[in-house]
Amino acid sequence: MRAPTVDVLLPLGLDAPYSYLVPEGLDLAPGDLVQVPLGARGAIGCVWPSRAGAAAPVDAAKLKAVKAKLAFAPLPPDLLKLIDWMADYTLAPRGMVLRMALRHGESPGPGRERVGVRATGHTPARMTAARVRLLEHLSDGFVRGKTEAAREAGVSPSVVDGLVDDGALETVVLPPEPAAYPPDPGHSARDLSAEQEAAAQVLRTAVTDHAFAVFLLDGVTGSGKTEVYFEAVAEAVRAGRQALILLPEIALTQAFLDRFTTRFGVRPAEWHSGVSAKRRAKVLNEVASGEVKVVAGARSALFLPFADLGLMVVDEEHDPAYKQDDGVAYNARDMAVVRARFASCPIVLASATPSIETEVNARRGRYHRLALPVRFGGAKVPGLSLIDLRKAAPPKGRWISPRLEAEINDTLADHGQALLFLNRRGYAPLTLCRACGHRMKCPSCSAWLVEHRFRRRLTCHHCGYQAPVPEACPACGAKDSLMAVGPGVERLQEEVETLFPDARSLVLSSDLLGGVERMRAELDAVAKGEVDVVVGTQLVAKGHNFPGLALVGAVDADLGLGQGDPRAAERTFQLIHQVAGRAGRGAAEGRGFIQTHMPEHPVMQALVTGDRAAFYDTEIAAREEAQLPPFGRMASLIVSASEAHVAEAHARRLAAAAPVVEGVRILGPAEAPLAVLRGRHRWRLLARAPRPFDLSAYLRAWREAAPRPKGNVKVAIDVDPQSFL
DNA sequence: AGCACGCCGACT
DNA sequence: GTCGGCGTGCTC
Repeated sequence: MRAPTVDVLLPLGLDAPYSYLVPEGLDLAPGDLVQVPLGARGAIGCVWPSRAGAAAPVDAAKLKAVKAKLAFAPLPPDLLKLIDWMADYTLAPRGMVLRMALRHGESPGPGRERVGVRATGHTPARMTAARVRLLEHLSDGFVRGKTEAAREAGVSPSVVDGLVDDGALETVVLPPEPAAYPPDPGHSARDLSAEQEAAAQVLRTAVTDHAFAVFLLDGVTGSGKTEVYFEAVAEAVRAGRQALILLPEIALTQAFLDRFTTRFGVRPAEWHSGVSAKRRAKVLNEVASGEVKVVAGARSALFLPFADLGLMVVDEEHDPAYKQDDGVAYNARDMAVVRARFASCPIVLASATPSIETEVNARRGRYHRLALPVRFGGAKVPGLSLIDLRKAAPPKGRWISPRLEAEINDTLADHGQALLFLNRRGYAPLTLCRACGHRMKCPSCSAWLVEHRFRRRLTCHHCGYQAPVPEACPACGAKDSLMAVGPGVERLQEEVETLFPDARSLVLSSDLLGGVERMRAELDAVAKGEVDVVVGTQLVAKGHNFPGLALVGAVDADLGLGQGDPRAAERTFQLIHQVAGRAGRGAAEGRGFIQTHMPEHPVMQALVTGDRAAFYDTEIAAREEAQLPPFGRMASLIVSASEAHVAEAHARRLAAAAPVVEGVRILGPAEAPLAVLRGRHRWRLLARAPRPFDLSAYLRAWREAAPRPKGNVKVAIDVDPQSFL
């Protein structure tokens, strides 16, 4: 008889699991995490379901035995299925997908135990003022944490230790502090409008049914989407199940946590890059045990080992932050839908401006639409007007048109706040030499260096390269000849200070000095009305509540449009709509102004008329006409190498090796939009296929038939890329 | 992903 | 002469 073996998937660039011998008496099931020997060292792996007809068994002499089963919670079956599915779909090695699910917890074991103290009733031999205070504080006989007791009594922790040694206090092992306290579904059910209640009821029923279903929760900013999906979360908690709320990272703000706390009495467990490794380990453990009921997290929370997932929510489902481009290329929104299917639970996609893909799914009836037509609580949708920059341009070197300037003045006179939106970080996107025309460029990317005047540096937004602003032109040596071209938020603020000298202004962008702390403080100051004019990048579009905001100005709404990328129109619509929605959330009536050179553009027309349906109609028709996603399928292949001709040559050989299949078109190769990135030259191929087509299988066959990348050539495959260009 | 093995340039 | 660069291949 052959010795029993298991398949173990390792979190490495391997597509297939390895086989290991199972030691006598060790009981292993799929999902279990195990320590296994690997080469000279060991590795942690996950016991994988064995698939019929898998690869030929390895040479028995090679087999090593599993070292140990780890005490960590096993990965649940729906997560194993998700990993397999994602690897097949994205063509990423299975092990690298597993890696995303294992990377989080540094040491998912139990943390340090907490020690508490309690009065024993014994009087210590020696008394001091501090000891009296501490004993007084503990005289009720209750247990308190050691540090907590010292802090509350106003004594140092050594006083506690002294009294323990004297026998006046005894130590007690406290139960570990939970990663999150259980949310109370009945804490404060808010009054819902009739529409909200109707939508909430549909979702509650779906949660109770515990079956896979996709909902598009569709409503303008302020229509109360969050309150509606909170009701579904409450229902999941009532049923004893877990809920996952995915948010674009930046939207996981205080404002969201406050709303959650208002509704459920406690904060949700948070999961994002800002959470410490230790805390993440704790959350992970308790998510696996089922103790943590609700997680609010960024896209990586998708891989948490939920014990009993009863509901998923993807808030702002259209947000491009859900797309991961490096490593395994995937869209967390789409993968969330897949996981919901495997977990047999409903999933809610929420947005005021759904992605075209989601909108099409809703129109076809594959997703169930729940529409919330009006703003909740009577707040007004801001009236939007276009400012035609061709007719009334700002003076040279300025970006605020006379009309917008006048409107801001009116707003300030009424003691209202104004927000100017410009999706460009830094001072100026381009620096050039007046004498010779030399443009300051990144040494390792095909991109201009952006001046950041606060830091007095030129930086590359693609690779992070930084250099001080030179005194003289590096090309011709002319002194003081460098000139800033174009606006960034820092430069716009300078203009605000010139135009409105009495207004208090503030720049909000992701590279604000001082990190998250400072950002929180600044947002708070804005909310309290301590700032008159906010100048911000897209960061201001997300989830913040500025009750005093009366005017929103989109300074350059055309950014990104007109370069032929069909996704740009959608993105512009979503961004401007979202930014405009910041105004008028409080008592004040909101107004929005959009500066544009193309007021007749369908995006601009859709924004001012508020005719969202018409915009989607045109966009969807255009996509269908061109057979672009979601009407056709698409993948991009980026060939990169440190030498341009090497990348190009391989891209050409790759194109030549593409299997000929009816309906599949290969476009390119052509230089990728960012032709050089971090010193690597990039060429791109696009594969387009009709809608019902197994594009992943095609790409696998292609990769099989293609020449092996030699040297430092890399081929990165992206199924469903963000860019259609 | 690590890590070892292996074959070509500049140094104690 | 050797130290060490990173290209290539392997890990059950």
